[in-house]
Amino acid sequence: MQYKTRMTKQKKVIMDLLEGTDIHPTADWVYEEARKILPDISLGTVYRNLRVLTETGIIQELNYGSTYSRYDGNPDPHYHFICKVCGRVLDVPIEIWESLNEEVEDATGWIVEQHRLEFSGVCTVCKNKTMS
Amino acid sequence: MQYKTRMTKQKKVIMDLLEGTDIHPTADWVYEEARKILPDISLGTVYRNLRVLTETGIIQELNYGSTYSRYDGNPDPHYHFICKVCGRVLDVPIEIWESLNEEVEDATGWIVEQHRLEFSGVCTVCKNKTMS
DNA sequence: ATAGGTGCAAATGTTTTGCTGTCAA
DNA sequence: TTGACAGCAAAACATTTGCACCTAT
Repeated sequence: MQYKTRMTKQKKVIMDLLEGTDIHPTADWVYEEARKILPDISLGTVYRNLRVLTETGIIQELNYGSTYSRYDGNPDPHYHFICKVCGRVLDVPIEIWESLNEEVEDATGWIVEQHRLEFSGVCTVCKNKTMS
Repeated sequence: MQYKTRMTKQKKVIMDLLEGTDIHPTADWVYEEARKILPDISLGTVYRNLRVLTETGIIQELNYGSTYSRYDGNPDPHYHFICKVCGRVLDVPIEIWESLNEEVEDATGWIVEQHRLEFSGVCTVCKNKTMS
């Protein structure tokens, strides 16, 4: 991203979709939803914009533990939880551990710029289904 | 994995390779190294064994932040650091945060079974190269 | 003896890219 | 006006799988 980006209608739709959902969607979900608004949008365009938006820091890409990425309209650091039953990705309502990077720096001598923390288990919905 | 597994020479070689390295190799690295010992081994066999060994809990698969997996001969929980300059994956010499899953359970009501923590930045080698 | 494993090659699923035409700034 | 971006389709890439043969138990 060393040049200016344009606000195309395709990019706008993708940004709006991501801002309006909390399901941490896949590229394909974004594509299918975007097609409802712009029927001629291509999957390549969706991927290109997701990448540009990620590089610009407007969204973030999540890619732990599966063969495909998910995208999060919230670029602020926060932790995620994956339900191993339904596959849903949820935000974890705990604070960021601010001092952690520094602690690892002190222990190792590396430059530690960020950390990612991801939980897995069973979400409330699936937990209740299992019990009934 | 509901049936018994056999110890084939292919699986033995793959296990030995993973036990003998700390570079958290990719499937392709394992394949290339295994071919030096068993020239006719196939990439499919490497993938099949890596999967079986992962499911059996003998090794672990690492798949954060890239388009391909790495494999770790050490199945015990520990944290990793990825150098964004050289791509190396290193073990982080800090203790596992034992109570963390429980804290998230208390905050959310979910069943939290595990967590993964991954750091990124610049390793010592690359840090020194940058300075010179 | 037999069922799990192998090698090979084709298939799969996700993401990227080359090309030509289009449109936002 | 012009160069960043679109659509389309082909390619790239990591990984999985079907099949016929092989081999550990």
